[in-house]
Amino acid sequence: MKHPTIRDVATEAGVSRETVSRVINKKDRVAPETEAKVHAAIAKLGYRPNAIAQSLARGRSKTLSLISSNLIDYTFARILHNSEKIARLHGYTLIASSAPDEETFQTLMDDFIGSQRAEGLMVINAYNDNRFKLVPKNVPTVFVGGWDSEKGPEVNSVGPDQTSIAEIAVQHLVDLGHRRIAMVSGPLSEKTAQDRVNGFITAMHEAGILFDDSLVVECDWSASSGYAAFNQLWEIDQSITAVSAHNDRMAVGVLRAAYDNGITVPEQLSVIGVDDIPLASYFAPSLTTVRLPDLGREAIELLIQSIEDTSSLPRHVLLPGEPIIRDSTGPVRP
Amino acid sequence: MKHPTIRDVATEAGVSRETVSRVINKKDRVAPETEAKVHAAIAKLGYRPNAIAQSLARGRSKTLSLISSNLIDYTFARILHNSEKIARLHGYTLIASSAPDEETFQTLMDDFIGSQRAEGLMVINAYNDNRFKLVPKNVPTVFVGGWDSEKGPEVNSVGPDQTSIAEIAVQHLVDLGHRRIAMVSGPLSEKTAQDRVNGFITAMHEAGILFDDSLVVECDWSASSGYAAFNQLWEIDQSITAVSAHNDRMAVGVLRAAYDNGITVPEQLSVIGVDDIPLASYFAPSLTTVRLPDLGREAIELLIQSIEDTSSLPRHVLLPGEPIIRDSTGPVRP
DNA sequence: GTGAAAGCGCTAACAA
DNA sequence: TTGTTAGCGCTTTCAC
Repeated sequence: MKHPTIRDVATEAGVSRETVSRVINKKDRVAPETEAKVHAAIAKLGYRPNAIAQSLARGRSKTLSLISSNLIDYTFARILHNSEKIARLHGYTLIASSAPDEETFQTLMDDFIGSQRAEGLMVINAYNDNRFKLVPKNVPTVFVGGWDSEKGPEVNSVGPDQTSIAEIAVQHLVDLGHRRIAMVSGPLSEKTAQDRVNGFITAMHEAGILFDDSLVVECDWSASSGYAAFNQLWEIDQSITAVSAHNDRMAVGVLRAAYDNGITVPEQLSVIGVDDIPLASYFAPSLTTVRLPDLGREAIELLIQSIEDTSSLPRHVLLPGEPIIRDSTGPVRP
Repeated sequence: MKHPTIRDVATEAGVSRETVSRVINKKDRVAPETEAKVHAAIAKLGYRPNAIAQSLARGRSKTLSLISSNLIDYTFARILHNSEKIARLHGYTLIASSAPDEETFQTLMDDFIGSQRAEGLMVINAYNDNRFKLVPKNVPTVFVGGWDSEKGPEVNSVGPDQTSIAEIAVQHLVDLGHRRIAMVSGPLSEKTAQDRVNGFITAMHEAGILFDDSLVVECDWSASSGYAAFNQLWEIDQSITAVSAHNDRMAVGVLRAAYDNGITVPEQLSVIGVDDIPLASYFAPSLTTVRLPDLGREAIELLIQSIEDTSSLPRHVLLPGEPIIRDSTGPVRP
């Protein structure tokens, strides 16, 4: 036969199937002999419980759904990788899907949450569009990568502490003597980009630096947009001595644009990024950056907690960044 | 009530639940009025079928399991991203997990295949260790990234055509006049690395180049290993004019090592990689490489086919690479 | 300590 | 066209 069922095991062992169930689930006490017989039967038949039947009978799928705009970008892939590992440790299965837009997001949510296949939801960058609005109230959820206290539903969230990141970057540049610092930001329609820009503005104010609006260029997180941004900046104002790019991809674009303009880094220009992408140390020059924390572990644990302890209140966790000093930043020239 | 069931809908609509089932599954014909009533009831109650109950009743989970050593590396993440999208298009759910070693792999397989949660299995780089041996005979499977006709079970496979990749790279270098070409390979214990090395040796032979064993350095795919490899090569033999690294990460390491040795690329040394990783064009100089094909789509389609058409025979698909010429390769100096 | 009975929510013959 | 009757494989009271 294809797959032996619990009945087959029961017959083989000469007990009832409930006893087999007990042995499998190790809950109630079973007589040692009986247990041995059952184990023998299980081994003989190569029996494995049918997970779907278990889920149905228990009313628990022990499954979580992760939805991200894509699963390729390093930051997202890292969250997925870590979450999946931790979820498994807790006996949960994580299903990851990509939803580039709100419509796909809605469909996926219906498919996983509406159909009760998943007990909880992890949404990455829910505030980049308006997908946070689509999440039903009573579903255990964690938002990863940002949370908007004014607009969002009251659910768990974990994200990088943008203030800490900004302070680290600004402090590093200021320590090197920089004052004219340009900012290359992500799309300001995205919460993450806004938060990061605000963090930087605040950090600059606190460092006593007069902040110049015209030194912020809005990009789209891509290297090519960073490249274009620097060219644009340089045309307007050649007094800048440092560029703070709000992710590493754009920073790399800036690096290349500087090179193409005959500007040496870090002698004439310092460049700092955010993320610490793989190979960051292999660009020329190697990229100084603010490494982002691992958000996956914390996120999955919050989510599981809010599933298993329904009385637990939503929490908002901000994890700090970490400075990674390499060769793309240096003291400002006299 | 929390989640309305098909019974609730039936009661609300004043029909039997089987009729509701028919409406949902659009199989049998249902009287238009009845259908309208049922739809009204569904809308009113906000009913969504319970996917787990459906799976159990149908005996089909419509779920696939993907197992990779990790989910972060670009090549793996790309396969996952594309597979997931295509799987969804076909009405399947893809569950991705990471298994760094054979033991974890075994556990995961038990968990998904043994428990009948997944109907098929996609294994990435099954030949890097011996996990291909652990896959049971009768499970629909596709191996992605390499297949060993001598050792492996007879299942579907899709991988890059290493011969094509090698030919593209070698041809490009030969066209530029290179003859002393070094190879920086992955661990030769891995099938992928072996295949790639063999492909290169063959391609060189065919191009009439005398191949020198001492010019192959075995690395571990990492940038730092590529860096070390070039230093080692250069110490032994300064007559080489080109390095063919068997992935981009190592190529980037070579680039950096060349720079640190005061060797200019491409004037004194040409470097070519394999993969076309993101930002490949932002290294200094931008990296010439052989772009790998998208393996995900083909893999998932083979897998689904072998599930739905049990009479279909295993197929082995090799997808060609594509040359991406950038600035790290140039004509050999006279 | 063990078994009987009921049911998780849905689908799938077979009748009507 | 619709309803009836059985399950899918497992868990879970509740008696014994």
